Amino acid sequence: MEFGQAEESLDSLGLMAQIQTSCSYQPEVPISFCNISGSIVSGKHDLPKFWVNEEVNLSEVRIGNGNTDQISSGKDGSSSWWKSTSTSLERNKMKGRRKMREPRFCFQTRSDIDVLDDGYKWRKYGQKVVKNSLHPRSYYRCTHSNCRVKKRVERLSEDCRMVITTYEGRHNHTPCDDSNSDEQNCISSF
DNA sequence: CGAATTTGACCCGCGC
DNA sequence: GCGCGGGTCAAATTCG
Repeated sequence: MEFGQAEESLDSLGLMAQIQTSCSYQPEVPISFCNISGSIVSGKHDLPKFWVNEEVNLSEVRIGNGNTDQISSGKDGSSSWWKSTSTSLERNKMKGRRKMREPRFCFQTRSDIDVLDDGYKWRKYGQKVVKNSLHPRSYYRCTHSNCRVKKRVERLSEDCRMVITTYEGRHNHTPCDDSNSDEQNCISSF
């Protein structure tokens, strides 16, 4: 199965179109998640489930056999993150960051690698040990200028091969050309 | 030597 | 009001 099918499923739910066409996220979207069975990239990953969620409707996400993934938002509405212009004043702008809303979707894969090659370039900006999880959660941001897409990567404590990837925001550019996998093509649709 | 990662500190929201 | 937990920053370190 390809993400294209996932797109169709999401589109049939009226969600994908919204994400693809709207930069101003509509919190009224009633869909909290959807699971699609199949394989993201044959061989590398299996048992993927992914869902689109919106933090107002979904403070936590049930994964597989009752595992709980705490979804809390982290959002700064500030400008380019990699520029070292952050002062204590700038930091004040982070106020209310967790109130920001971004289109977001998660998917769960069984994989030996933490970071899926989705065609975009990511820079790690943090790692945190989270409660109720044996494994640290990693935080990545897209390195493209003016692109504020973030993703979190963590492994399930029950099954260290299960990887939860949460994307937040939408890319405002195309993936770089150094990767040309199917996965890239599919995920880039988001 | 520049880019990427690591990691401890800091900040903020939320529950009690 | 306070403490906890999650998210981000940024200096130090590592890597290519």
